[in-house]
Amino acid sequence: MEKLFYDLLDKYGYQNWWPLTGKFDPFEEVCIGAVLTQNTSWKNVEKAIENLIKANLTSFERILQTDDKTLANAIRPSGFYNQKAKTLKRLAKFLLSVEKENIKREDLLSIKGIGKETADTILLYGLNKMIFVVDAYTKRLLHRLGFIDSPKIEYDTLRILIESAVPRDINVYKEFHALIVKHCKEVCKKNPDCKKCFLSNRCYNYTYG
DNA sequence: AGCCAGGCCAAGC
DNA sequence: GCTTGGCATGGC
Repeated sequence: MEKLFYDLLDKYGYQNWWPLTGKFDPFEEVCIGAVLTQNTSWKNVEKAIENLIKANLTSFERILQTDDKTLANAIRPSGFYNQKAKTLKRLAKFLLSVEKENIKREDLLSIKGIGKETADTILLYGLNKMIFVVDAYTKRLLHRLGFIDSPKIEYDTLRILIESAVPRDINVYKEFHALIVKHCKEVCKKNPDCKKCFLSNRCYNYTYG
């Protein structure tokens, strides 16, 4: 697992996540992006974020001042916009009510619309907590490479497995997740481009042609 | 023109 | 407990 991280790093270089526009407070932008990207391509999230900027909705405070319909309309390109608008408001309300150093994973998970991946994204990229972010890409890649038996592995089981298998370094956690996303978006897609994959010689999933 | 995307929740077995 | 359906747009 550690070797996989270094191989991906050699191949793609540092990703320097989380992607930010600079038009928001960095912590708030991580939180907003984390919600908007739920089961949604980052391209669509970028459109939604541009709309938020145009609509002057670039802070939790402004988001809370805005009615659900206006907010939902702005984030429309990210899909599931009615749910996400409500989730953003619930999240913004909570986060404005606590000090950052007191934010706990269980608090985030108690917010409707915030699940494990979104909570962990906020903790890792927003708050520099030592928590690895598992996503569908992670399960797919590690399954294909034979690190796990099934892509249906339980979220926290895989998270803990990875956390204990790579160096306990915040930047390793951040980069490893970002590199997995990079590799899976470009190569290890649902229909994988095994021909152009530098890992195919050690991949259980390798499909010829 | 389908299929897919950096999930999550509630309901059904 | 595990599976399924709903939520929705836009890119490739």
